[in-house]
Amino acid sequence: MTETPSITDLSDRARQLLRTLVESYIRDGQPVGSRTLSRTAGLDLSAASIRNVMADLEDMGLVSSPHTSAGRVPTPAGYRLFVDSLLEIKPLDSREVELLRERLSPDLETKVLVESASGLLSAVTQMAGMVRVPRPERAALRQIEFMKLSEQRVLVILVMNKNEVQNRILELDRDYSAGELQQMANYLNDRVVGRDLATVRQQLLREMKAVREHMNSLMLAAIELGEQAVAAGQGVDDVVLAGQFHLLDYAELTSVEKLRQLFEAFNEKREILGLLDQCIHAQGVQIFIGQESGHRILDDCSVVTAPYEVGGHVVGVLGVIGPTRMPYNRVIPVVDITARLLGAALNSRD
Amino acid sequence: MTETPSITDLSDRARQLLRTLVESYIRDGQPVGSRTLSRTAGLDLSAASIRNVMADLEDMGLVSSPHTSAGRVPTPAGYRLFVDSLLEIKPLDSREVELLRERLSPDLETKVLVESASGLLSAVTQMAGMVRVPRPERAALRQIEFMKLSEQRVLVILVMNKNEVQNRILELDRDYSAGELQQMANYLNDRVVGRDLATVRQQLLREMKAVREHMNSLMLAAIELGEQAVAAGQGVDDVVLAGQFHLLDYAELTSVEKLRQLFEAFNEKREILGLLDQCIHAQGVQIFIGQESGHRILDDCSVVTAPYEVGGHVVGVLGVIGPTRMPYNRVIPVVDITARLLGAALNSRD
DNA sequence: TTCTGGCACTCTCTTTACGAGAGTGCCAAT
DNA sequence: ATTGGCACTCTCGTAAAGAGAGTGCCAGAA
Repeated sequence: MTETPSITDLSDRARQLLRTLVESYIRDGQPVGSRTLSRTAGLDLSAASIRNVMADLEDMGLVSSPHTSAGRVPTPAGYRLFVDSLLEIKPLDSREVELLRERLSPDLETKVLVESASGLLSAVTQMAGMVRVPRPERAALRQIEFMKLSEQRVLVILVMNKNEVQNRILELDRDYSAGELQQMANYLNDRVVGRDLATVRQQLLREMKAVREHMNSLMLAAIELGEQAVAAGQGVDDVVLAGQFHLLDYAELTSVEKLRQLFEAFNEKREILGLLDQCIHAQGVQIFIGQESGHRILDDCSVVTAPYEVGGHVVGVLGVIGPTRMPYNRVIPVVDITARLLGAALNSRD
Repeated sequence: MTETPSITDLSDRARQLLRTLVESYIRDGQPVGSRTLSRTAGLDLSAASIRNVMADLEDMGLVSSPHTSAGRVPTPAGYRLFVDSLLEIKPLDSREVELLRERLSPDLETKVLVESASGLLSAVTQMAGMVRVPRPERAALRQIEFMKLSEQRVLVILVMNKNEVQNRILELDRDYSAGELQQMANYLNDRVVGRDLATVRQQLLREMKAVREHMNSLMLAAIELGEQAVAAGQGVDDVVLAGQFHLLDYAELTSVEKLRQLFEAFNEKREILGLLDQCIHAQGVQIFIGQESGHRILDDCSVVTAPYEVGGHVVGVLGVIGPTRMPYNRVIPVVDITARLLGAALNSRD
């Protein structure tokens, strides 16, 4: 009963059988017996020989029987080994890639783009899709404007790129005239445009401290205002989900209580957000099988995620949630490509 | 077997029994037998007498037996009669009302307000809440500004009321300078501010036709631009749902296929939108029992809705979806109050 | 006339039993 | 090392039987 068996612990035969078993179970959802394996594994072995190997695999904790006389089912460790070492990823049909690319056009607004991505993940995989919305800090600021709403209330308009506008309302401590606001905007536009929000904020904070005495009061106010503008509204901590209902289709998730908790988690989004955030620093596709995600609610689920990048920086994560018994060889490339396409779409606009 | 029995067709005794039966069934979800009714209805009748009455009610199509030897269950017609004539609505605890009022503060943005309302409906009733977002046409326009994004691309900023800002991006046929845009905004602000979007649009269309020759070209352009600005983005055809997962708790919705369809409908939102739109012209709380909504998906559900008003005009609808066997006496006042409070919150801001 | 107790009947639900089917583990033979 | 054979175990579907709940109807009481 090795704790974490490695692929090198397995004979070729055992590998082949494990692979066939997992594939078969993923396809049919039925425990796989020695007889079936003897027919389908392409090894020309009798059922009896296969039973010997299966006993070994069971000792290693890679498969288990639901009961004495059912076939074998992969354990989480079995899935893990399968995914890490045995899985043959089937590249996506180029028609499918094209379809995804079409639906993730750079012309779309960020919000629409993110919703598209989530919907596509769900539709293509028939499971639940999720997209962590991109961190706006990375988007380059193109223009900043102030608009007076009433005494001491100012609307800030941040134009981030071709299709992206953010509004924030600030309550000020004193009244500024429209002209003053215009001057302040001009001043800020001169020095912050083209940088991302995080950088802008740092720069403004620096300037505020460093050269406080050299400036006239309006310029100082401008910097303070600008700082407030980019500081506020960081709360875009959100995740866009789609197609949760697909999970109703999977028999292993039939326990009403489990399902309820799962849907409740989708609704709260907090748990999902935590899950995605913990993937944001990983590179490439990441896979959590069963409990690996550390979230009890997802015990019978697997999660496949991939971060997406804009300008070489990771700005978000996307992925799917489905039953542990999911077609990894298809889901993985879908998640991978979707992350690339979403990144590309967000990137290729001014 | 009268087709649509009226309350006048029933003896006092029958009414009392029907009421008790429906209440009992709503509470326990179990078919109600004559013995139980004899004990609980407070009529001091033997089970046998009650059986006679039940036979009559069954003939009238108000109750039915799942099988020969179960108790009786209300039919949709039975629920209808109950809701229309027998239901005693329990006014909400003033503490509860206060809680709702707190969470629906006029200070909140429209979006937050609507999400709160939906969440509250769901949380308080333990069913699915829904809110048709308010028609923006009714909100008074306070200010309109144009901002040049690039050649021939202009950002329109519509300030609707204290906490409400809308952005729209327009693609123009020719280039305008920032100065021109400012002039146009000034011109429009002078003549449209304080009216709602629908009125503004009509007014602009009228002016455009009527006085085309009397204006200089910039003013004409301003009107055209304004018209485009208020015309675009009508697509706020949306509904905010919450707490769908609560429906997993109801045994009568256990059929996975039904449930799946229901969740799919929630996801698509189209069906729900249609349902809400058909209630928008009704006054006060409206109740659809089972198939009455005309949407097959909701066969085993009831829907309770109420429109909400701003400035004396209905601007949206909200409600809940739950099993037909729902506690109407509680749900109805909750929906009613929530509609009033949401309307009040939207109304009482400048 | 209205109500009630009694009784036969019906239907569901649970338990039990049992055989078919599928799969295992082990062993002896190849 | 591999295989066929065999006894064993477990699930699943079906059938049978009994308990429980409730009905419908009738004859007698109020």
